[in-house]
Formats: sequence, C-alpha cells, structure tokens
Amino acid sequence: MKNEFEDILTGHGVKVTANRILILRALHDASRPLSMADLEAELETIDKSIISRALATFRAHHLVHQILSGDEAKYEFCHSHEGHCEDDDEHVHFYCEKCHRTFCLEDMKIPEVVFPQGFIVEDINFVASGICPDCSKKSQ
Amino acid sequence: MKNEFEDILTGHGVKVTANRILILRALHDASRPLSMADLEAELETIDKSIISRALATFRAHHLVHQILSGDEAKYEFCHSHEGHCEDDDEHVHFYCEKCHRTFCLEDMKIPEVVFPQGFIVEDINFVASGICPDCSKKSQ
DNA sequence: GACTTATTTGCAACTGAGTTGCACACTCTC
DNA sequence: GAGAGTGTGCAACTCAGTTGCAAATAAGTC
Repeated sequence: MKNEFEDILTGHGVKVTANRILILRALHDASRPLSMADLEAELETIDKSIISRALATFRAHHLVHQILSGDEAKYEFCHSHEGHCEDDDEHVHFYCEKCHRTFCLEDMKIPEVVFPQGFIVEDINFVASGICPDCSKKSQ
Repeated sequence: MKNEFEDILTGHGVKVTANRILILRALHDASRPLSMADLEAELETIDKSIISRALATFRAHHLVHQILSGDEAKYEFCHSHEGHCEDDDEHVHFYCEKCHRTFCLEDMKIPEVVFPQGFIVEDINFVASGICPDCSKKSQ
C-alpha cells in the first residue's frame, strides 16, 4: 500500500515531497497540537523554514488547523478531510499555563453559535487556559 | 469627581500612575480589543516597554483580558470588576483576516461548557476568524 | 532518457513584536 | 528630607517566524 499521507496530500492538491510527508505524519501521530518549535525538535533534519512553508501550504489547503494558545501558534492535523473543517472536527482545546502544553478535548465539540449577518466564519478557535490536571497535582 | 480609572486601579491593587491611567482609558474607550501596536500608535508619548509592563500588570490583576487572534495578541478592558472574569464578561470575538481587526460580539456570550475533572479553567478564548462585513462588501 | 519548466529545498540573513537591563525619577513612609 | 521601593524611558536584546536566493528536485513533453 502506498503511503497514506501521499494520498492525503494529493487529495488536497498539495504536491508530495518527502519533507511534507514527514511533517504531516508528525502532526497526525501527535496526541496534541504541535508548535513549530515542537516540529523542529521532532524532525531534526528539517529546517524551520521548510516547516514554516509547509504549514502555510497545509493551512491554505485545509490540511491542518492553527490553534492560538499560549505564546506560540500550534498546529493540529485536521481529521475532516472534505474541504472545510468547521463541521465535525472542531473541538475545544486547553492550554496549560504551567507546562505550556495544549490539550485536545476531543469529546468537547464547540457549541453551535450563530454569527450576526455579514460575518463569514472560516475557522473557530475555542481555547480555555489554566492549569492542567498533571500540574495541579504536582503543585499540591 | 476623581478619575474613575484611579479607582479601578487602586481597587485592583495596582498603583496609580499617569501612564497606567492613559493606557487603561485607551483600552476602556476602544470599541474593540487593541494590540500593543495599536496602543503605541494611540499613546504616542508612551514607550512600548511601559505599555508591555502595564499590560502584564493589568493581566495579573484581572483588569484586562488577553485575546489571541491573528498574529498579535490583543487586549480588552475587562468589564466585570469583581475578581475573576469568567462569569459575565466573556463574549465571542471575531478576527477579520483581511483588515486584521478584532471585533467584540458583545451579545454573543460564550456558551457554558463543562471541562473534564482536573482542569482548572482560568480564562476562555472563543475567537472566530474569517471575513468581516466591511471587507466582504468591499470585495464584491 | 534528455530537455524544459515549475516547485521545493536549505542555508543565512532579515524582520518585528515583545522583553529586559540599567540609570534616573518619582512617591511614600518614617 | 533621607531611604526604600516602584515606575520610567531609552537602547539593546531575544527569539519565533519569514524571506531571498542559488542549488536541487519533481513533473511534464518530446
């Protein structure tokens, strides 16, 4: 069987390259959203400029979500692979101010909200911040 | 009557200074969240380091919210002045990818959500992004 | 396969928001 | 009004992320 990520890339109109497969796989396999720095650390051989450009391409083609939490943006593999992602893949995130990790609360879907006329919504970010269970345990 | 902002500052345990009053007033009077760059532009006489430090102090004392939208953080005067702000002042924001403005949708309160056991929520960010009414009109 | 054209890559240099170091100024208390 | 504690203003720094550019690679065509 051909690499599944090749299919995902071509399916979204993104040219396949070795680096892009590695980056997409890293995002896919991660249990939580990764920052550019996380990806750099994980994919030691790949320059940050390549990661930056790949992420921009992926975002433009709706392959990944960008999540704004903490001080650096994080990226998450988008599991709904039919065009836009608002529908079935939007869940709540939690950013821990102690350990700076961002958690996916997969079970918590973002509540349906209706925006005033004229606003064209393309993406939704729902991020709570505070202290995660690990860190609140530690500090007791 | 004494400057209302002096009362707000002292009420939150923040020392009153001329700069802090100006910064807090600018945030209060703005109809939408302001970035550090916005504040620098509006308060020409105040150095960005002072704005940076004031915002850090204000955040620590729950005088302002930080909103992550677009590429730079924005700050918004916090209208609920009794300690934490989750209760009655949390509304949805909309970030326009064309004009890079962030709008307050004051009428849209953030839906109540229950987090899994162990997560201590201190702040919630609900930001939709896309095209605002002004920009979608222009591009037609 | 060889030739052409469009993209991508990898490195270094750059950019810019935001922070920090430090000397000076201010304010408050005794 | 001397001394301690903060705030201020400037310049220098930091660091995530981007960009320029020449070399490398991929895709399409004969």
